Amino acid sequence: MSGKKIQAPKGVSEYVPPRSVSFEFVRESLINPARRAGYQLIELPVFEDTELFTRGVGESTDVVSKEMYTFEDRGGRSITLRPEGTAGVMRAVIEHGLDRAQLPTKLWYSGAFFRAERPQAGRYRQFYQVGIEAIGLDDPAIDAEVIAIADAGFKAIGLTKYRLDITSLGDSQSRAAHRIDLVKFIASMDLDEATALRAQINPLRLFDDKRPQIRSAMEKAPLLLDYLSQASRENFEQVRRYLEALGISYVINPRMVRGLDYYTGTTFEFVHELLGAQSGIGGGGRYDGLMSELGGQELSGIGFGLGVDRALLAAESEGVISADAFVSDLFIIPLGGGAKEQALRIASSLRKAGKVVEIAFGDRALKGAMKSADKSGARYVVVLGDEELNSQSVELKNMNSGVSTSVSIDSLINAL
RNA sequence: GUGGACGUAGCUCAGCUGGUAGAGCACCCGGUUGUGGUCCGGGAUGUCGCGGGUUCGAGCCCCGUCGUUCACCCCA
Repeated sequence: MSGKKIQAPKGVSEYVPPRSVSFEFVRESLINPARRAGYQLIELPVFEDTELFTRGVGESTDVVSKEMYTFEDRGGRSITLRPEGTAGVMRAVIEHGLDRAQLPTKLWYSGAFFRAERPQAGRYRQFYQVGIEAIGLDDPAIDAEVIAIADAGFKAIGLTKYRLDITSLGDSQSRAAHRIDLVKFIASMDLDEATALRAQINPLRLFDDKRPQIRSAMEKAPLLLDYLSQASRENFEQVRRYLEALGISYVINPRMVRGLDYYTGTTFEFVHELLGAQSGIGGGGRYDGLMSELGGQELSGIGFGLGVDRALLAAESEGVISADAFVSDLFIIPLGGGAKEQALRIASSLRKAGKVVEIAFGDRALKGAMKSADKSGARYVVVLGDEELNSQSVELKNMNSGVSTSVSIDSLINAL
């Protein structure tokens, strides 16, 4: 070997066996509820025109102002690795006219996202999300359904130690009225420069500050929830009633702050108890202005993004992931060249029937091959030698009990 | 971007007040002729993250760098 080892770029999450099995399980668990609710796959590029995010997500957000992977391509275009999913989905919906079909348009996606942050437990520069978007329908029932779909995903993984925070950001008039009072309130506080600047960009951020002085000072701050218009309040109450009807418990958190500018109305966040500083395992909400901001119709939508990496971490910390290694149905050990040919044939026909079959290649000693069969977690093992080739019948060994039964090669499929 | 901790075989780690490396697990071979999981015997493996410095001599000290990790910030 010559040359230095090349390592993965800083802060990326990657999954190798056996943990990749758990990762796949978590991701599928999060996707399935969406499929069952009639959401359809949308597969999008991981890079987009930079302007999509500056315009869609909002220039004042940290995500856009300092966490984007932006570069110029060979044609001099400014390209950005997607930091979140919703903006891209909206772009594609508009571009392909998906909003001209029967509404709501219901889509799910899954894939990698990128944020140039300092890595930390549960925070990576490349991470995975599963998300859905329901576009073009204003009905509190769909808000509740979207939340229920996310909740069903977490439950399917087996998570129990998490809570659901919800709030409503109301309509634009509600927010404007609240903002005036909140800014007034903050002006009376004694803030350091950095915090004052943050407050200036988005005064709501101070609700999220972790420092005790700020926390206690903010206790008396005016809450957006108290400024909701009649319509917004009724809408939010309706969402809550639906959630209760679904048996989904939640906590109203009027201090919840979301990082993306486009949220309006119902917003929510799933927070896990055992995760440490990066405890949000998923979140989302309604966005009214996003479509038109991106040049589409005046349609609102609601969606969520769930963190696959964090959900996996949560599952591991709860101990609900049975770290089941890969398990195959049958392990074939061929002895000799003729047996290999036959093993290949048997394996491929069993695989066609949906069985997971492995073959011990490489002319290892039988004992060694048996060991690898054992390690692979195979349920059954078959040794294929001259005797078996002549008689067309094999000893099917059950690796659990150690018992072997004689079966003809043709009827192997029935015996598995 | 800011701050703390850490970086020794594939993995988890030990290595005393500086004298050029070890354990467990895993892996490979064997314990006679075609059957694993236990047991026994044997074996391979590291430029001690990288670069520089101090020293007669550094895995142990100093500086830098890269990476990991935890927290802030932010968020999935």
